[in-house]
Amino acid sequence: MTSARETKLTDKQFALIARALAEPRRFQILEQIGKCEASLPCAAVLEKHEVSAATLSHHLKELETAGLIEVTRTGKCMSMAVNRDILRAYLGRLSKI
Amino acid sequence: MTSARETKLTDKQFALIARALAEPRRFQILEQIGKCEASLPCAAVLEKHEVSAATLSHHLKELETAGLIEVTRTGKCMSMAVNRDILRAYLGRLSKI
DNA sequence: GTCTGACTTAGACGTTTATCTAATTGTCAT
DNA sequence: ATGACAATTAGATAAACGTCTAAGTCAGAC
Repeated sequence: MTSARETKLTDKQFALIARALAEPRRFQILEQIGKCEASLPCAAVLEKHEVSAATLSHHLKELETAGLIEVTRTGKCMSMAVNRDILRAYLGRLSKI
Repeated sequence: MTSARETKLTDKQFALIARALAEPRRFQILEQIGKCEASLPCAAVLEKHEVSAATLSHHLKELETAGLIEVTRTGKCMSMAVNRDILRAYLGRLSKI
């Protein structure tokens, strides 16, 4: 939708996002996904980070559960893109402090 | 200073802030401190959160280490205020994703 | 079908974290 | 100094977390 209306986060969602961002490696992964305009394939992330596929899978799931990325699967491969609505909502809540 | 110039965060500082915000109770404490225009005394925080003084002390130190709050001590008591420069810097970095 | 390649799940291991109680430090008032 | 109060530190404990290896699933190519 990318609606103009600001997405509203529950406390639970907010906590999930905060936790997801709190792990440096996970944050780097998110940054990398964000740098790619289109969707980024998983293998490209693996190349950049010295981490096992299992660990990467774990981090991606955390990011997805938090709503920070959206995952699309085409055949064997997956691609990710940052969900900027959610990120904006997180920033919005933080900036109210 | 509350300079107009945006405060720059190192990766380490950024990680500290992210971690500090990731704990729901700690975030609530920060919100409470932020709501008070002036500085908030410690006892006022204790009243609002069902947590031991030791735990509160621990959380406040985390927030202070992250730079999110500034602590002033007058006699027995301490007061805290949100450091909005740091918060702004954190938001700034996040919004670049 | 069988193989290969991309991801996931399960289980284990060590580290970090939030929390507590108890003891300590430090400051003010008497 | 003695007592009362505010906050910190120390030490313990249980839960959560990041990471790995090994095994599993599942889609496409042959």
